[in-house]
Amino acid sequence: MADTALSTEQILEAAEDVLRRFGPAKATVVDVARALGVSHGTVYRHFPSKAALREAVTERWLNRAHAALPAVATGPQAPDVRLRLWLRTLFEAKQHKALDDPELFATYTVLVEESSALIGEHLSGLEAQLGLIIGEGQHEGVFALDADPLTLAHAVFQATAHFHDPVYAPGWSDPRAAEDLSVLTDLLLRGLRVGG
Amino acid sequence: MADTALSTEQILEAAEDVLRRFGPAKATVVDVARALGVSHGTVYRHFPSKAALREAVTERWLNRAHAALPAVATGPQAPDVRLRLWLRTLFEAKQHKALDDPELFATYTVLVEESSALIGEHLSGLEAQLGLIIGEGQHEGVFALDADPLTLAHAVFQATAHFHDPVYAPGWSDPRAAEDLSVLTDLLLRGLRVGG
DNA sequence: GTGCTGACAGATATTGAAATCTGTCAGCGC
DNA sequence: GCGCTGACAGATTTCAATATCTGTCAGCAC
Repeated sequence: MADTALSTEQILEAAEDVLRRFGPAKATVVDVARALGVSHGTVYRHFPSKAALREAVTERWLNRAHAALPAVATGPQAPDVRLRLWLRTLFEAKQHKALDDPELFATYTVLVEESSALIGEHLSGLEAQLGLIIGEGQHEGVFALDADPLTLAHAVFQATAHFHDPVYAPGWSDPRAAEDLSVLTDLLLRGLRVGG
Repeated sequence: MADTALSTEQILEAAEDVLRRFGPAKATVVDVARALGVSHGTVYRHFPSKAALREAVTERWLNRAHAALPAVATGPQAPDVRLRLWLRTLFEAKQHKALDDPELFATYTVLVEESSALIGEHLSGLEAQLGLIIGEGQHEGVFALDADPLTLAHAVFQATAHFHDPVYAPGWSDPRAAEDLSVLTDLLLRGLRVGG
């Protein structure tokens, strides 16, 4: 869709605002149009459906939420240190989002669950970052070579679900969570390293 | 409650039946009483509340569902082999329940989520079994001694959430699930073993 | 022409009245 | 006495009427 007097970006901004204020169950396209001072028909000239609009808002949010991770994945530290840092960064980002504004976090959790295609892509992206770190670790001889990096990345990502899957968000306020992640990371890193 | 003309066991049987037929949302105490040919007041002489009745049904079901595990935990195999077998047995038990009768599985998933106290106890029990295996492994010198068995058991149980937490049941029909568990188990066992 | 409007049909959500359910208990029948 | 019943109050659920929303499109305004 080409840019027009009313930009796509403006609509996304308004939609995010409406979602924040009314929640995922109550937010309507009419609300978004009202917030922009246009008729709801106009919104449909920029997005083919309500679902597409919500998905676009979700994608923007996911990208912003995990903006810091790629830099960690390609950072200067040794791969094992970097892997630990990456997992901790991911956890802390989620934890802060969940604890700072639980209602908004719940809203976005609902949105994310709506678009499973988006989830798939996003998780693949995260696993790819893990795969990058693990691949480098293998190349440098820090990690064992008994499986390919993406398979191991998938296993590590699954294993740490408790610390990034929103399903477990209620547990993230428990002070033991950070320590649990540390213990689990120790275990996984010992499993990845050559010689143990 | 002492046994009476109408036994507690009979009520549990009837309640389970009603839940199976009507689902967790529609099943009522009146339905259970009707199935037994008594008034609903009678059910309340055996259980203090609907919640207590449902919880009792759930507990019975959980115990039956995981009846095979303690035998595996105390089996004759070497601890590392046993740990792998235990995790696979747990996964396959859940997988079969979820795939054989998805509707019934959904019903019990709802019931389990209702009684968080029960979940807690049950998970502790499972982690204790894992702890037993890991503790023996440490004693036999197969597993490293850098953390106490229950802490490691907790980490292993968390790490394998994808293969026992009902939240992930939709993924259990994917043929890759079994292999994913195998890869993850390899990784965890390498992390546990001395010398790698 | 280009972008927006607003009326429309069908789908979805809200509402409030009626029905059902939960939990209690006085009293019946064995 | 002992176990069960069934009527009751308050809470919850159901259902159907009503209102709102989604998505389309012919036409207006610039």
